[in-house]
Amino acid sequence: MIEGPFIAEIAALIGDPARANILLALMAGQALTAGELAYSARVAPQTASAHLSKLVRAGLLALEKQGRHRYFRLASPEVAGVIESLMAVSIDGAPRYRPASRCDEALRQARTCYDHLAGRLGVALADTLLSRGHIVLDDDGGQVTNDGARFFAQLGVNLAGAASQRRRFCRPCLDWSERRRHLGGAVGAAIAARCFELSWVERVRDSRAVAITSSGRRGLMEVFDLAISDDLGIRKLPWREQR
Amino acid sequence: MIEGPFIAEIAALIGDPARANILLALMAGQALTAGELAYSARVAPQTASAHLSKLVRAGLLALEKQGRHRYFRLASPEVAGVIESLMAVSIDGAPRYRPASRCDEALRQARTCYDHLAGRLGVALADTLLSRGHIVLDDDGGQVTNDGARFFAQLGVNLAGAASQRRRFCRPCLDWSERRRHLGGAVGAAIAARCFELSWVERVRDSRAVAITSSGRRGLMEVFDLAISDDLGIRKLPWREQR
DNA sequence: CAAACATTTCGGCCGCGCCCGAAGTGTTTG
DNA sequence: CAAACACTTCGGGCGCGGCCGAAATGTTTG
Repeated sequence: MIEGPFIAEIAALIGDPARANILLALMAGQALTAGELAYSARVAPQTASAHLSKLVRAGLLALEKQGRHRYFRLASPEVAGVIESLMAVSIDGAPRYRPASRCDEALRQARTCYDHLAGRLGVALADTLLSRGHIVLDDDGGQVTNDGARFFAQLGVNLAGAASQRRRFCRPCLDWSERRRHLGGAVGAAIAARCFELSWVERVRDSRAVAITSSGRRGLMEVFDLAISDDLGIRKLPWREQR
Repeated sequence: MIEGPFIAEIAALIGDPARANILLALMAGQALTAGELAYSARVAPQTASAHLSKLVRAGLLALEKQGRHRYFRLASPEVAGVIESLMAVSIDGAPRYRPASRCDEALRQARTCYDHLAGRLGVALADTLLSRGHIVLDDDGGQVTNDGARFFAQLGVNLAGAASQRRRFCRPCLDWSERRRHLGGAVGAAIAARCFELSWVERVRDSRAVAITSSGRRGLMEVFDLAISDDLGIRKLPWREQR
């Protein structure tokens, strides 16, 4: 058995709680400094430093030095894929006690999943796009329809840029909190990027959660028919005139 | 950070060499007994027993008792997906010394990847299907063409059964040894099943490798234009008459 | 150049968890 | 019913690896 030790090595790296927290923090898609990651992982800076050097050496993280800071990010989408698949099995695999917290609730509402939007917001966006026929999703992946391409162009989503990447273009991604699909892949990333650009959503410090701004509420209402209510629910409005 | 400990728990389970070997052995898709798994993992039966009970409790393995034997298999395709994504990063992530062995060579030639064929054989099959236009693969997944459906029907591959499963129908799967794509998903599994049914390939004991039988050589030659040579190479013959 | 800050290196403590020998439970065979 | 077999449970040895205090390295600021 030649491969066992190899995957065990990688899995063991992810298998430490502190390192798992570091990797999850980086699932937000941004590069973070060693100090920030130490804080996320709730360990002392020296401890985080040791973890980080292991993760870099193993090729899970990429390192960029900038002055007296050292920025870390996930080394590749493949690494994000491992974390994602681990989340999938750790959810349905073991139903267990988990106290609901405010932070938890914020993550459930809207968060980034590596580089695209997830949570109730991500699922609602995908639902709208599906029901309007802008995208089609099957078990194997998905496609943007011609209608959808026009819609995205009008919204300012850079589909051409997304298409030129080597990564998967359009991909359904299972949402651990909603247990429903949202939109991942290069298209999902492009949509998320455009939402940040428009300031519809903003990152929340020290978290993968994102906050929906007031202009975001307006925009999501107008463009996606989504009503974001104060009790953190998101629901789709009845079908209106095609715009 | 709520999810860290959960994924860490799963990853730590996979992160032990003995358990990783057990999981990889089960990637062959068959259920195996505790004893066989102890042998695969190169640990004493008591040790394997402890590992197995942990893996079952965590929901990674499913257990079926049968007389004085206890059969274990991967609990779900999601679990296989984790292992697969780990293989992907442990390959390109860390180029390292690995002595080439005979067993290694057999795996590179032809093996099962959970429930479909991989290795040079898997890649060659996918190549032929692609070049003939029986399937199309893009980054997001793939489709069986009408032509392909007819071809599979004639070969006796149970496409209807494959389509009715909830799992992904057609999926490109990165081959760690060839570093090229082969065919996974329900279609890949159906093809592999048919190859076993026809006795074109046979499982090799205590390994994920599969052996190509002499009737397999004839069949693969006639149906897929593949020439399997003694030095373990597989190459596609020049295009011939469509049959 | 000194002080503040970010990060790493060193050293030692401590505990978790892997491992196997021995013994126990349950099942099939003669 | 005893013997062989598959597997598990128990108990103790032992090493790896995470953790943090202290100190070193490197970088920016005044």
